[in-house]
Amino acid sequence: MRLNSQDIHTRFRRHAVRVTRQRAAIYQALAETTSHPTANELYQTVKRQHPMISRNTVYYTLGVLRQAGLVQEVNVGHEVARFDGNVTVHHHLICLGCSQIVDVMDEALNQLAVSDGQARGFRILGHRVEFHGYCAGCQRAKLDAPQRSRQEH
Amino acid sequence: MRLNSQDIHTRFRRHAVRVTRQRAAIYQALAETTSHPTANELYQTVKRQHPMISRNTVYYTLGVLRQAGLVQEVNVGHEVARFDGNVTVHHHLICLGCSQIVDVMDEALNQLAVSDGQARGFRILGHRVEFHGYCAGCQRAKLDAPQRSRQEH
DNA sequence: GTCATTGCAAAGGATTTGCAGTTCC
DNA sequence: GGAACTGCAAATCCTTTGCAATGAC
Repeated sequence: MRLNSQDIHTRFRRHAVRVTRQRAAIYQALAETTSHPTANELYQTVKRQHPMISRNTVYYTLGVLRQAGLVQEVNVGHEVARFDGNVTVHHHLICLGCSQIVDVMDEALNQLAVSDGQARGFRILGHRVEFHGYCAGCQRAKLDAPQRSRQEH
Repeated sequence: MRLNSQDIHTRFRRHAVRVTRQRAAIYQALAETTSHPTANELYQTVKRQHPMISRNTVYYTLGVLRQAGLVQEVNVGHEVARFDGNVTVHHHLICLGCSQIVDVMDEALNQLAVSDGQARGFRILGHRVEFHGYCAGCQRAKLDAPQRSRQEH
């Protein structure tokens, strides 16, 4: 989603986040994609507009935005952290072939609960569902080269 | 679950894993606990029996056991890798206070599926559900010291 | 005997920390 | 003006890699 700087300013203020050019650029980059980029990918993107920006600022900013609730962190296995500008409740499809992450918006999944018998006294605040499989492209690739072994974790 | 060395031997052979004392000790340590230890915790535990063992061996072995399907890796956010000797299909409760991980065995959760409309051509092989909340102990601790701010990720 | 496994040391990679200078409010 | 943010460099932590010696089958 394309945001103008006014939108960003308003959002940041509403979440009590100080506005700086670097932050706006990082948030903008995240809002414009659905690809769940890593901190480093965001750094590379933002560097085109702000050649002087440091990785540290990207990490620091992502931390600030996350705590403010403007950004979500998505973790797949132990790969590097990936970020999501979509902060509505949703879940993910993860491709075991190419590691792409696709958003799943499904009200039924949002309603999941643990049975009392299994809850062990926990007070549950939220949950997260990941589906693992192969995307259309990787299924085709597998048919073309079915002999290659694959490591799934 | 307590396993004798005969059990371990049999299991390893069935999964085509070479038997060594170190491997047996690592697997034993994992089978005996439900606490989802990290590689380093396993290293510390096993070192009591095998003072000469190296961290590398623990990592390498966990990789071998994982690929053989004898061990599962559980990832919570970006914390370090944690391992689970329970390889049946199940899900997890995660405490945001003390980071403990508790197994959830629930047939309904095992049956989840993505609606066709959301599947985007993926062929789904499995899924994983994490519930996030506070365990009984951490709920009490929060009542005792409610002023302390908490960072949740 | 052969090849996988082990242990040691060093490298790698993502993220965090310390700190001085700068910027936002 | 003061606190928060930025950029740079160095540190930290988990995990992987290279390699020679050892051990399983």
